[in-house]
Amino acid sequence: MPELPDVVVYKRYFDRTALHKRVTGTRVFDAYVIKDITPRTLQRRVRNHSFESTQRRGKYLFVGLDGDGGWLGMHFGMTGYLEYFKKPGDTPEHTRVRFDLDNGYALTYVCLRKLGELHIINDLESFLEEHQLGPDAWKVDYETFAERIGERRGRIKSALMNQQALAGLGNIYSDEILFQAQIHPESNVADLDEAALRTIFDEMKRVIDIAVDAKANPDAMPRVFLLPHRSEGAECPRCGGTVEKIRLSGRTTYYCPECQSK
DNA sequence: AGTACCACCTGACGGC
DNA sequence: TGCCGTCAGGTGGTAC
Repeated sequence: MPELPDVVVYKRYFDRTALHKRVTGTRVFDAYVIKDITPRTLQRRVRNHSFESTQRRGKYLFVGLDGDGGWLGMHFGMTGYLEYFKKPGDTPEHTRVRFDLDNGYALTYVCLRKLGELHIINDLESFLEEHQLGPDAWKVDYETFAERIGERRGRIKSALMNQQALAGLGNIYSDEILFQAQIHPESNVADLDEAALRTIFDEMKRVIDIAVDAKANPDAMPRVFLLPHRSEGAECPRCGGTVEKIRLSGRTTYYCPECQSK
């Protein structure tokens, strides 16, 4: 699930649970998700540090460690999330890393498919540079958006999903934004006029606002959203027509051929 | 530069 | 019941 709105929800969850707690120890259940470091290094870098601050960029959550501790970077892949619970208690299934905290609670990084990653980051700026992460889709202003997206070649959905161009949008929210903007996902960016680009920008902001308010839960979203109707042959919530499924740059794409023109 | 395709990983689901 | 192919909202590398 983790696209931008989900990570906003995770950040808020983190902020009201583990933030300002001190880590007394870490336990790595599966080192696959920590990639560049060993469990030992993770322990050394995090233990006795407090989680001092958080910030988000696109689908990444960064947790500042106190002192000169640097950052703990979290990416959630397709199936990652956080869970905070009082110990002793059952560590959730598919927990990959657990942070034990000085208040008797623990924060776990859970990730079924292990496509997410945890990083220890010394310099956040260099990390962002390395990954060439674009500006955050929720915070970006129109001028920057028009520059980053409007001047690309290729198709609009691919552009929106490109994390270097703009950080935070994934498969389903790109579909949702284009559905709300009534623009065909295969449209060439070059063929979109200023008004269309502006509409996409406005809908992007509106969709993210609404998704965040709904805590990224599809069942809590407005009935006119495409999100709960992501299946072939489903009824379009706007015109009652039929939702179609196509493949676009390797991802399953849903749209309404009636509502969304090229 | 953009795109298609593959890989990574695990589990759920439908068809036989 | 069991096996198998397919699919899933992530990214990154390859070859064209």
